[in-house]
Amino acid sequence: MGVSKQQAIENKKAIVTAAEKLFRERGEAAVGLAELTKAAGFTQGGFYNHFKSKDDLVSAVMEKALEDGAVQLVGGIEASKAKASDPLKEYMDWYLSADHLTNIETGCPLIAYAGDVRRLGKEARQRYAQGLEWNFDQMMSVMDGENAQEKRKKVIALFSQMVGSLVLSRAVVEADPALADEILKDGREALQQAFSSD
Amino acid sequence: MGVSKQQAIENKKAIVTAAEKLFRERGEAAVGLAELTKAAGFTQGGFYNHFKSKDDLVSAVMEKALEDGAVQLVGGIEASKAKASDPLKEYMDWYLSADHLTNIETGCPLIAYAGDVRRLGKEARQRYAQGLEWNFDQMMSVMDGENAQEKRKKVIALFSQMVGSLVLSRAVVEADPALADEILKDGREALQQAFSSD
DNA sequence: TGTACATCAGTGAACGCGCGTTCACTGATGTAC
DNA sequence: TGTACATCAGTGAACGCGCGTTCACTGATGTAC
Repeated sequence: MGVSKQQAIENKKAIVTAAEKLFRERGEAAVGLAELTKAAGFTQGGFYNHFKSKDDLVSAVMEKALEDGAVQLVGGIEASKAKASDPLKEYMDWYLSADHLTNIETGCPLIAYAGDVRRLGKEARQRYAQGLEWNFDQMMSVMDGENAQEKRKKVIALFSQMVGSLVLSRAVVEADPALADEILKDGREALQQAFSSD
Repeated sequence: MGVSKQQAIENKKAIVTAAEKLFRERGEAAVGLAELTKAAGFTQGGFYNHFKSKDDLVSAVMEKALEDGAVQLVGGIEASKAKASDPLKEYMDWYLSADHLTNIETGCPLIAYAGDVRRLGKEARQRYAQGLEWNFDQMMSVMDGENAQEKRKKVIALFSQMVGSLVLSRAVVEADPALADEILKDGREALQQAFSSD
C-alpha cells in the first residue's frame, strides 16, 4: 500500500498479463478474480482500483492478446524478409507446428479465443473481429498478386484452413495425439499445395 | 414422485437433451445444475439419481450430441444419394450455410464443442476424438478415388477448412456480420475449388 | 526546502448469491407372497 | 387376484465453498503552501 503512479500502471499490466495466461488456458468463465489477482501478486480487493468489472478486464485482456499477436506477426514477417524467405510460408509453417499446437499461452490469440469469443463481452468481441481483419490485412500485404480482391479471398481461405486444422488438432491432442499430429501434417501439406498453386 | 422405470429413462433423456442445448449455446462451465434440471422440468435434487456427477452428464451429453450428428450426417448422405447428387458437396454446402452459422444448437457437434472440448472431462474428450474419426470415415466413404490414404488426407484437409471457416464466422458474426458472411462465402468457394480439382 | 494534507493503490474482511453435492423425506411403482 | 412391502425417481432444503463486488481502513506517494 502506498505505491507510485508508475508502479500502479505496471501492477495493472501484471494483472492483465496473469489474466491472459489463465483465460487462454482455462477459459474466462473458469478463472475467478481471487485466483487471477493472486497470480499477479495482489489481493482481490484492489482489483476494482484498476477495472470497472471483470468484463472490463476481459476487454483489456483481449486488447493485450491481440497486440502481442500483432507484434509477433510483424516480427515474424520482418525476420522472414531479412532472410529473403517467404513470410507467408513461414507463418503457415509456424502456425501448424507442434510448438504452436502445445503453446496456447503465447500462440496466436485469434485461435486461443476463437471458441470463447462468442461468449465474451461486447467490447472483447469487437476487438476480436478487428484483430481478425488486421490479421487478414497483414497476410495480404506479404502476398504476391495484383488483384486485392482476389488476394483477400485467398487470405481468408488460407487462414480459415490454418485455424480449422489447429482447432481440431488441439481439440483431440490429449485423447489422440497421433490424430492431432496427422491433422496438423495434412493441414500443412494442403496449405502448401493451395499456396503454391498460384 | 413415484415414476415408472420407463418414465425415469425418458426423464434422464430429457435432462441430457436440455443440457446439450444449454452447453452448446453457453458453454458447460456457465450452466449450473439448477438451471439445467429446471429446463428439463425437474428440481435439482433428483439429478444424482441419474448421474454420478456433472462430469458424468457432460460425457452423456457429448455422446448424445455426436450420435445426433451422426444420424444427421448419414441421413444427409442417404438423401443426396437418393437425389443422385454429390453427398460430399451437399454436406459442405450445408456446413458453410447461413443456417448452420446461426443454428449452433442443432448443427454439427464437432464444431459446437470444438473450442470447449479441451476443457471437458476425459471421457467427453475421448468421445469427441472418436466422433471426429467417425466423421472422417463417413466423408471418405462417399468420396471418389481408389487410394484410401490419399482420400483420408483429402478429407482431413477438407474438413479442417470447413471447421476453420465456420469457427471464424461464428466468432465474428455478432460484431461484424458482413465479415462473417464473407468468411463463409470464401470458404465455400475455396472448398469447391479444392474439391473439384481432382 | 520543509511541513501538512489529500490522494489513491492495495489489504483483508464481508456482502449476497449460485455453485455442485448431500440428505431426509414422499409416494407411486413394481415385486413377493 | 389381493395385500404388504421394498424400491427408487423426484422434492426441497441444506451443506460448504468460491464467485463478483463492496467497503472501511492503511500508509506511501504526490501536491499545496
